[in-house]
Amino acid sequence: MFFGTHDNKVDRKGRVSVPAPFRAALSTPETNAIVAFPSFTDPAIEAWPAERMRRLQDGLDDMEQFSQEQRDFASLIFAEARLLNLDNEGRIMLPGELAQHAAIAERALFVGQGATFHIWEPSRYQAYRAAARDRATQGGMTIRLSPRPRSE
Amino acid sequence: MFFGTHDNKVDRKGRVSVPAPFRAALSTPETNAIVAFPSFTDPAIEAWPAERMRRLQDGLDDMEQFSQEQRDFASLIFAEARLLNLDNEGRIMLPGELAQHAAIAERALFVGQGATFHIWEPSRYQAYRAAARDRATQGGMTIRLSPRPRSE
DNA sequence: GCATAACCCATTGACGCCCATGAAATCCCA
DNA sequence: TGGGATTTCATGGGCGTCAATGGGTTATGC
Repeated sequence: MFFGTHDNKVDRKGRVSVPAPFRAALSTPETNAIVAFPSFTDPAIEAWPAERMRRLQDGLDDMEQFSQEQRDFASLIFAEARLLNLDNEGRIMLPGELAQHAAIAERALFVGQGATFHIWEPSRYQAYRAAARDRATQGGMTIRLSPRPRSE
Repeated sequence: MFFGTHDNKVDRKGRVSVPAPFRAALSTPETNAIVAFPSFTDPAIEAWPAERMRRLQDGLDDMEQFSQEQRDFASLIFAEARLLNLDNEGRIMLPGELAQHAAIAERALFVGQGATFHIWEPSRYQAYRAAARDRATQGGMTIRLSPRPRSE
């Protein structure tokens, strides 16, 4: 799982280290890549393990092929997505469109989201975090756990 | 899987490079070809791995034989489809009818759709993309992941 | 024999691979 | 428990390889 935040530097070649704990959380050590796409809701980059993306594609396969809904999904997610390979040092290159969407230049903030993570420009994330905190204290935020597995 | 978009040049002989990541995603490295047919919903070219085309054919077999729908599908897809061979450099030639249908002349935009990809004239794709994005924000688009594998 | 398309080779620019460095965290042992 | 030794990380940068493109030349088909 992806926990916590990590503020890493973008070098002059456009590379950033994926935090070591995040690398460990990427399912298979063989699949040295993540899938990244612009967030629909925020100026941030969504990052998914490739395996999770495959589940999304299976969901698409179950829809009616050539339907408007199916095509819109494919266009908005897969067309915008990029496969980012990690180099031997565990770094990725941020493609221009993604970096622009998130306004990332000097630094990149990796924000754990449990099963996925986000990449933000640090100061923008501070603003987002403050707003989220306000909403939570105002609204009395709650959540349900999913049913526990039968065997521990 | 086919991810992202790649804007490649059509040379004066009518050849275009299939993006390297797409070539890698074509199931077997031996089958150096893709199946292409005009989209019946958009001014674009549908490109399918040959193996997946077989599944579409099976889907056609499951429809009512001789029904209008079944015959239309067969005519619109299989009759229009072309097998495009890749040359040693990974390029294809776009047949005249397909290029015309998509209004492709100078540049070809390869658009990943997960299990397949599309080929667009770049500026036309921009318009389509904007429209799809509107529909998504209007409609509050959501999708479900397919059930997770048993382990985890 | 002509036109088309397949094959081959060349160029260049970006990206991936490799090695190096320093700082920080961890380990280990007295 | 303290402090030195070792490992892990984040970061920098050089260099080779591969991908995209261009163009010439040979096979193929009508």
